Amino acid sequence: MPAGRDESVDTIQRELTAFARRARATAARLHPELSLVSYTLLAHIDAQHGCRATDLAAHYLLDKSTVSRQVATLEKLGLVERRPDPADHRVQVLHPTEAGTRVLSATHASRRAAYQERLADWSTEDLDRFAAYLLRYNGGA
Amino acid sequence: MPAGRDESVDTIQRELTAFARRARATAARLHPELSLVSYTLLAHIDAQHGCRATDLAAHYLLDKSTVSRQVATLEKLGLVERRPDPADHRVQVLHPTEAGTRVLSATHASRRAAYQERLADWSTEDLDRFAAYLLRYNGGA
DNA sequence: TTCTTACCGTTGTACTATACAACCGCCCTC
DNA sequence: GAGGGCGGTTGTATAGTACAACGGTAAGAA
Repeated sequence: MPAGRDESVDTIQRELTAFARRARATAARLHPELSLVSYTLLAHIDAQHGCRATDLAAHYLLDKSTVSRQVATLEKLGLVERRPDPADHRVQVLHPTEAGTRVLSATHASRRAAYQERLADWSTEDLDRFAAYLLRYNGGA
Repeated sequence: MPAGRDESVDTIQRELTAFARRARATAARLHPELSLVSYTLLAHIDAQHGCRATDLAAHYLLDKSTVSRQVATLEKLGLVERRPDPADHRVQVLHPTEAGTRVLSATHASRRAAYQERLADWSTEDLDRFAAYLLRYNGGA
């Protein structure tokens, strides 16, 4: 039963939004030790093998002051460290500490387990296509 | 190029999370007059043709106190009204006011336009499948 | 070279969203 | 009619965020 184009777009809009509204609470339940915000920032720093605060702000559409404070918190928790950029003294390159890497991988594991379970009865083909659609939607491809 | 099962699950997890982290800012840019929070609550009230605060809390995994304050704000803005439930005097049934309906449809229109544009080059079949996957993921079907 | 403009990050301030706990009042069952 | 459960509000505390003003560095123009 294929739906009309407009109907599909509305569904996409509605379901993505509903997901977004629940994400914070879901994350809090999944891994109380690392908030959704901290998790995403730390994960991005890790995935990029070091990045600048400005990059985080651009990626997540956040104000630089917000990122500055978040990074300060992560540093206070001992999860990231700042390294001066010898090529540009304005810049601090952020890297996960050893503890940061550890916490991140634990968090990632619990998230992954939750997603695995939730998607347990999906076929491999459906998972593959769903992932591709999300990538396409987010403009990552 | 089909990806492995684990890889797909990781992609889904990552992309959904990235979307969620940007949703607030996107909404603020799209319709500054109605925050993402107010929009989702009002939309749910409207879609259900009236609902209780408890239903909103359950749907969005929010504390009832949070919903209580949000509803109070919406009421102060003249966007929702509370109607006593004759069958149960504990309950207040929430309904959009005429102004609420107006604001909601304006907001919905700008969101819809943004999504339409973003999804403009998707085939109807892809939209239909993506919508179906999201519904399935969110457990709505 | 100096001047100007742009960029990176921090800090002051304010506001919104949220949770948890304690409470009030109504409902229902025994 | 007493006790436990549910719907909702209020007190309190905290996190996340934005905007604006600032200090310091970089890079190109005059």
